[in-house]
Parts: sequence; C-alpha cells; structure tokens
Amino acid sequence: MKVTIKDVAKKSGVSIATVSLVLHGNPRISSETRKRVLKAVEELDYQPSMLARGLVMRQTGNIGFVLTEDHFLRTEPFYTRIFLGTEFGARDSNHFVLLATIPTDFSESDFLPRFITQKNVDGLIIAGKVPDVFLEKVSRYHLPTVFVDFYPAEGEHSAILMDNIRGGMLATEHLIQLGQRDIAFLAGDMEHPSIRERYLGYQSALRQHGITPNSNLEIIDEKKTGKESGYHAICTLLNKGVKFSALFACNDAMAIGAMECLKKQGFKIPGQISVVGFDDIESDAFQDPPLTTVSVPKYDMGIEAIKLVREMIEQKVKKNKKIIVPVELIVRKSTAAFAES
Amino acid sequence: MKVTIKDVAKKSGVSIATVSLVLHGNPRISSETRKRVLKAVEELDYQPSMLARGLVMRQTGNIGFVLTEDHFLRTEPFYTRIFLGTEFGARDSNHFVLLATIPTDFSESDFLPRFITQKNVDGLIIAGKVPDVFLEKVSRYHLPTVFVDFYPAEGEHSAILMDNIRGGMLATEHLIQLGQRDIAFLAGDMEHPSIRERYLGYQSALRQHGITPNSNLEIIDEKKTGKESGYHAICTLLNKGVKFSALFACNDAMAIGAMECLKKQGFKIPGQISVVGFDDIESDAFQDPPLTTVSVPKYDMGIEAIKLVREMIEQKVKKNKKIIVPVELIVRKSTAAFAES
DNA sequence: CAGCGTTGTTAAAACGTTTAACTTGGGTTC
DNA sequence: GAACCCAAGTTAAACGTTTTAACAACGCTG
Repeated sequence: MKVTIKDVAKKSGVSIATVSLVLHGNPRISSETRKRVLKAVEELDYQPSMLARGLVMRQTGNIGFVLTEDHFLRTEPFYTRIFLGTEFGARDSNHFVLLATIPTDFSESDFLPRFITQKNVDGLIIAGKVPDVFLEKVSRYHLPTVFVDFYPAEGEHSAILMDNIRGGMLATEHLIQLGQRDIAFLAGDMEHPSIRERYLGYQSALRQHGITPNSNLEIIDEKKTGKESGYHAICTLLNKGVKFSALFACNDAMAIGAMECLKKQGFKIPGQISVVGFDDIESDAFQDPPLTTVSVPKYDMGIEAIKLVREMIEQKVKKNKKIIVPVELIVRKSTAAFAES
Repeated sequence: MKVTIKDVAKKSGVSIATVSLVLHGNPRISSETRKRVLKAVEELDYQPSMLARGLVMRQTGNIGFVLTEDHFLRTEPFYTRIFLGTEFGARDSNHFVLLATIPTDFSESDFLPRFITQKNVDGLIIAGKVPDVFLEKVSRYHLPTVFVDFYPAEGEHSAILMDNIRGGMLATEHLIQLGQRDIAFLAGDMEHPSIRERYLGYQSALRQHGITPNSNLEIIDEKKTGKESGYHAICTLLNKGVKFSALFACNDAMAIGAMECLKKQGFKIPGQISVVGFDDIESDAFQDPPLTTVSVPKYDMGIEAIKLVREMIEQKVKKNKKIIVPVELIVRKSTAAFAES
C-alpha cells in the first residue's frame, strides 16, 4: 500500500496538517518538529499524491506540449530537443509535460489533444508553426499559453523566440572579419519570419561595415528550404556569373546543398568560398568540411518556455512576455580568410 | 469555474451517484433517467475530473514511456513513431502517456524519471535498449511493464517485438524469386538480437530454396551499423572478388552506404546488383534508386504496447506476454530480376 | 395483509491532500 | 490580575469523484 501523509503523521507523532505545513516550509513549525517530520518522510520515502494535491489545489500539475506531427517526425531533432528542455525545466517545479501532436493540416473537424478538452493541463506550450484554426479552437479553453519558435499572426502572446536578426549579423560579421566582401545570401520561403529576420541581420551587418548589399548576390526566391533548394540556389548564382567568395545560407540544409554543388563544380571550401549556415543541425559536424553555423539553444528554449508558462500559471496574469534567446556562432572549417584568387 | 458532477446532477434532477452510475453504464438506471443525465452532460460539456477519479480509484491514468536520450534524439524517428502509436492507443482508454528520457549511460547515481519515483504512472513502456542498472532500479517499483523493441537479458517480461526472422526471410525470398542466387549479406553488431535474427532469416530462406549459404558472401564483422559500415562492408566484399548479384543489408543505413559505394564503383542498381534493406527509414524513398526494404510497423508497435500494458494494469496479473508484430516487404526500385552479365 | 422481491435511486464514506480557523499554554503589558 | 498577544500545533472542511449499503415504492405471493 502506498505510504500517505497519515503514515508520516503517525510516525512522527503529529497531525497530518503539521506534516503538510512542514512540507510547505511553513515557518510556524518549530525546528524540532520539523526535523522529526522530515526524518519520517525520509524513512518512509513518502511521496505526496499528485492527485490529492491537485484536487484541492485545483491544479493538475501537468503542462501540455503541442506540435504538429510533421515537426515531431522531422529527422532533425529540433523540437525534440526543445521538448527535452521542457522536461528538464519541469523537474524543479514538479510538473509533468504531456506531449501531443496535431495533424499538420489541422482542420475544424479535428479534435484537440485530449489533455486540453479534458482540462488535464494547467498550461500549454505550442512549439513551431500550427494552423490558425487550431489556435482559434484552443483559445476557447483560456489556458496560459507560451509559443516557442513561432508567433501567431493575430493578437498578443507570450513566446520564446530565437534572435534571428543577431544570428544573421553574427554570421555575416564573421565573414566580414575574415576579409570577405562579396558575401552571397541564399534563402527560400521568405514568408517565414525567422528567415526574413536572418536576411535583415545579413543586410544590416553589411551596412554596418560599409558594404552596400548587392541584390545580385541574393538568391531568395527558392520555394523551400531543403538541401535541394540550396543546391539549386547556388546553381542560379553561379550561372549569373557574379563574383563572390563567401556565402551565408538561411539554414544549414541549404548550406549543405550549396556545398555539395560547389564541391561538384570543383570549388575549394573554404579555400575559394567560405560557407556559413544557420541552425546547427546534427549533421553539420560530419560535413566535409564541417560547417560553420549559428547555433540555436534548443534545450534552453524549452527551459525558458516552462519557466514562462509557470509564471503565467502562478500569477494568473496574462503577461504576454516575449523572450528572445541568444544565438551563438559556431566556427568550424567551412570558413577561412579571404584569399585573392 | 469548472463544471462538476454536481452541476450535472442538479441540471438533470438526480443525485450525483446517479450521474456517476449513468456514466459507467450501470444497468440499474432507467432509460429515461439515463437520457436526461446524458443530455445534461452533453449540454454542460461535463468532463469528469481525472484527479478526483484517480484519487478514489487509486489510479493515476498515466502511463510512462521511457527511452534513452540517444534513441529519442536519433535523426531517424523510429521510437518517435512508436511513441505516437502509444499516444493514439491511449486515446480510447483515456490514459495519458508521459514521456521521459534517461541518460544513455544510466548509472547507479542517476535518478529515475520522476513519474516513477513519485508513483505517478500506473504502468510503464520501455522502448529500445536500456542499461541493466536502470532495469534493476526500476524493478523496485513493481510497475506493470512492457518492453518494446528490446528484451532484457534476465527474467521473463512482456514485450512487443518485431518479426525479424520473418523479415530476413521475406527480403531474401524476394531476391530468390527474382532469380538471384548469389545473395550477399551485410551486417554489423551481431551482438544485437534483432540483427542476428535477420541473419537467421536470411540463411533459412536460402536453405529453404536449396541454396547453401556461402560464408564468403557474408560480411558480418562490422562494429557499427551505420552508412559508413555499409560502405566499408561492401568494399570488403568487392575486394574478395567473389561473385554476387544481390545484397541484403541488415538495415537500411548499411544498405544505403553500400549503394553509395557500388554506384561510385560504377555498378548499376538494380541492373547489375539488387539491394534490399531493413527498417523502412524515412529517406529510403528518396534514394537513387528508391530502396526495397522490410518495413516495421512502428506505429502499431506503440498501439500494441499500450494495449498490453493496459491489460497488465487491469488484470493486475503479470502476464509476460510476448507479441511479435509482423513486418512487410516494401518493393521499390533497388531490386530487379537477375540478368546474366 | 404480512412478507418478499424487484427496481430505481440516494446517502454517505472514502480517496489524500491543503488551509482557514481555532485551541492551548505561555508570556507581556498596564 | 484582566486583557491581550504570540508561538506551535490541531481540527475540520473542502476538492470531485466512485461505490456500497440502504432505502422507498411497488407489485406479487401465499
């Protein structure tokens, strides 16, 4: 049989209320009593029942983590790491994180995750882009919600975002400091806020260093942002015949695609062309050469998300706080000082 | 305020006991009353509190899903899909699945997932290989446990496994039916039960069709099972100078590595050499040519795991049932009829 | 018409907590 | 020495369910 607060009370010769108060650090309990109770707790390995506690506190102790199926099943464990961060962050607040996926094309007729409809969570973390109709449906439940790596088009929300602009600047500045001046930019899906921001960072770094952005060096009309798009984009650039010695791709996948093409065309990386990506995906380190990139603290984003949603739950105040987590330049072997060719 | 059973009782003019009985399908309630109550439930959108229910039923309604960090962060979403299956399977039993990872090198000093120590789950699903010391520690909590894609060395357990032997046979038979006779086998990490079983399936299919296994065609001493190992293994085979026109690799990663090498060496696939893999990983379909493989029903394994752990929870009987889920041959473009060269 | 079954419903206890309100036994203060 | 305060602890209600035992009402039997 499970050991309850009663067992602890009996063993330490006090009432269950006292045990509870001790466990909540109430100062009204004398230190001898406190010690006695704590000893009993220890010896019996007493674990308070989340159920009973939740019942009286009107809290479930759970936090829901929602993302689309596509994002969850992505081969690159981006959101997976964010989730791991929330798991870790939830430890000290004694929350549990319930993970649920929704169909990527969530529609009016789809059901919300059960933990939402059954009110089995105190708050919600929504990671990555989700359909508007999902947001509309979920908003009816008035749950404290934090968005991660996504910000809805409508309304004010709390969110954990990464510093894309600064990341774009870091990457570009790194190249500039290496003496590069003709720095190309490769992107796809410019609708995506993150990518637009990286682009902004790129441009602003150029300007800050007295380099006028040259639209001939910007290939930004790819539809997608995968390896193939990178491959294709760099082809377009090469065909233009415009001179460049460095390259900043809006993400690692495109950077890797571009490198493949460049290598095939006989360019030396980083000898003739330096390449920087963005995201710091798993396979970067195994590229040839290993890819210089901007790293996103996925794990930390998860931790921050939990912190924020907890704040929202506790204070019951809709804070609508935006947290921008810093990114970091990871210099590997795909960038080198400019060399006259 | 949350709508409770009291609200339903008031609205339908009965006691809360009656509402509860209706909700549990108790036959002693007249059908008029039943209808009235159900209508009220509907209109108020009443959702029973899991907390209150759990408290009196001494169940948490949660099932824990444990896997190592490595397995969770793998780029190939194998366990991720299994998890998704459990999520789905848990829907109709109204359970929630709590996901936790443990360090891949879990040691005595590491903590167990909180939901175990806090007794916040009714049962456990352990996916993939986990360290013995973890098993030893977790066994102290006497939770109904189901293993998925892993079976501990010691003791009797309930588990969901895939039919590796049959998979090996299917792959090999497919090649035989294409007229292939000299079928090589590539493997690494023969310690792993799954891989040994696939090997067994390969041999037994050969024998069944009157082909004597030729150990010169078996490259099974690779350490690992990744792409590089496949690449390396096929090199070894080619260097031997032994004749073969088909190839069964113990998994897709190795198959893909082998294909890369073969293509580089100028072999036509499937023209000169047919290749079959195992696992049906995401990227198979995007290979050139798309890889024929043995598909594992990951999603179903998750569903079966939930079913089994539920059985164990309900009947409180330690059943130690093993369920072998069937695998399926997926024919793509990497295999073709034998052609004299 | 007393007693018995049936049928449908309810009262109440129980689950394990938290916490507001209360008790108890000293001091202080004037 | 009455009035008050304080410290340390306890009582009891509440949270929202499930479930058992009890009960009322009714028709049936002998």
